[in-house]
Amino acid sequence: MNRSEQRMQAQDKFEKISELAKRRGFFWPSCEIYGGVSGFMTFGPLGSVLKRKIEDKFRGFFIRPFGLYEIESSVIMPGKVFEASGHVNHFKEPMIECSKCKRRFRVDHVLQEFAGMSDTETEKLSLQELANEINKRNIKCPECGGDFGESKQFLTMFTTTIGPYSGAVGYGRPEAAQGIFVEFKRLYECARGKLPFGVVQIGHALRNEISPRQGPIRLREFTIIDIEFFFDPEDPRCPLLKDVENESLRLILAENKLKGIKEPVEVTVKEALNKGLIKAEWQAFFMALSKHFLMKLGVPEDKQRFIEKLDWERAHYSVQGFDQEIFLERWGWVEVSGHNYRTNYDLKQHMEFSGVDMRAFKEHEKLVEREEAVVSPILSKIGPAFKDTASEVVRLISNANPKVVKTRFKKQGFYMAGRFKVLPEHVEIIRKEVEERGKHFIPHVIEPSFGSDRMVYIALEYAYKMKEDRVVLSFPRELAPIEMGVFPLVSKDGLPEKTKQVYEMLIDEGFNVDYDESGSIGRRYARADEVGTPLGITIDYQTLKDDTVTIRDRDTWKQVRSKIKGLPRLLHAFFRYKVEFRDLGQLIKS
RNA sequence: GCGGCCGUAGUCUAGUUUGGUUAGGACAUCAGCCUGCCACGCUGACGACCCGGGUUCAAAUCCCGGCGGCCGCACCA
Repeated sequence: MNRSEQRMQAQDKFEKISELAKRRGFFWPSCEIYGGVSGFMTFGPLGSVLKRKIEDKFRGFFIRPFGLYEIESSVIMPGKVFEASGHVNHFKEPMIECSKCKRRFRVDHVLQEFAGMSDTETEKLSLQELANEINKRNIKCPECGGDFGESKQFLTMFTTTIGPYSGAVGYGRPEAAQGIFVEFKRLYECARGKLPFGVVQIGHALRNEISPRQGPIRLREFTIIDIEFFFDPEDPRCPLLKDVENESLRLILAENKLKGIKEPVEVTVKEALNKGLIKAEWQAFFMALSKHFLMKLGVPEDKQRFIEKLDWERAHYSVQGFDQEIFLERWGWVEVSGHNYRTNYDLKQHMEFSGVDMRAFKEHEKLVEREEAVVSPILSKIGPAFKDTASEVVRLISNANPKVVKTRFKKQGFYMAGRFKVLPEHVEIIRKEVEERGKHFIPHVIEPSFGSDRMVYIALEYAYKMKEDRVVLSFPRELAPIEMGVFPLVSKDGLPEKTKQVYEMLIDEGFNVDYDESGSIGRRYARADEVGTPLGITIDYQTLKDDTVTIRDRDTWKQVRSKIKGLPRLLHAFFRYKVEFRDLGQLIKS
């Protein structure tokens, strides 16, 4: 497309928003003075406030009402963490390049497609083995028929070394989740040993994407919001479900996706669970909450859907996954959150790799008493028989299964404890009363995970309106970076001085206020509309007489007149949705 | 990563084909005047050829490389 053709095409919403975002300071590509670097964004003065307000709204929506814990762990973590989590193995792509046309392919995908190998088969093979398979089967480039060159591993985690001299590998976390799992032991203590509980992290994550595009939608460094919700798999019920059970969800199920059905089915949360469409109650609960949250950001229900991940699309840790998708004008359906049932995968892995027991404990309702057979070593016999290895023998015997020991004695007259031959005279098998107060288990995890930067873009796109040829960002009022503008009607006759008094008072009340006396009053309103400032407070000649001001509504451009004295109380109520615009004063007839 | 197109003030753009004066305009911003409620007007100011190399007397313009953007392919666990 050449330039004039590009010009012919009307700007789409993404371009309009990008332009506005740059011009008014919401966000822009980072490091522009050095030519920019793809996949990194800087949030400007307005954008960082908007983002923080969205995240604070998230806190008020997901964290506070349910007593979830918010923590902040490090972005860089030792290699071990991601070996255990499976990311080192899964977060990379084996690539192979055609030596003729230079196109690149995923080696495993090529083998799956042209050698009929399955996902699980290719997963087991090393890079070298994958390359060997390509050679052995004489697979050529599917595009041009050329020969494949060498294959290379592309790790999509950012790698570094920790400390100046050590070779210790560290990775930038590709998700905040692992920072929660590795701290589970302490968090479980914070929860005073009770399940269920959830932990949230809002922080940066790094993914070295091959080719990020789409502005703030796909970044190499981004803000992720991960909730890890821990529960007892034997008690998977969600007591809060009744609050959301009649919410409807638009689901695109995996089975329908396979059949090529693109229309979502609309079911209530209750139906989805009863029909087994969603496996875990907590997952359904968080999905309903997420839908609601996005509505609060300005996205109507019919612009949202949940799409179930197919087996091979799911991450290595997930047994069921839904992506919450939002319709965006430029790209169609875009993922804003992922909802995965991670089971006990992560805790189990970290237990295995660290050797630390991270199981939860639950007491039985009643004390369980039962008799149990135990193998008890007779020390006076073992000592003389095994001398200096006796203590090792004792350890081995104590851990032995009494049933096995018994049958071995019966069948062969001895029992091999490791390399030691234990005779019946060395031990006695006794019955012992044991009291079982409870049991240990690894909790299961439901993970809702949100892209914070995407939510900023989504909020902008859904707020973007045109009114009489000018741009109005109709943010939900509590998201607006600037809450109100205060303007002197004209910049003379003492009006600016009076306006500054009102400004100081509102700042002191904790509002985000913008003072503007440049240009005409109409221009100031327009400037304010363009960044979504919900209210415009204008000081005019009448103010000097009776201490009243006009308040203008961003969306309707209607005005009311109100006493300065009562403003703080009214405005606080307004931003907490306790009163509406018309309640702020006497309507001015225009 | 590959291929195609592209890169000029804060933003949008003219100029690039055919190298040549002080790189032009609009909007925005700032200052002053004006201004009694929706981007008013007047005057002025600030402000740009993505980076590096090459060709040439001379490069925004031509060539090479890099970086960045858009589209398509691939990728987005």
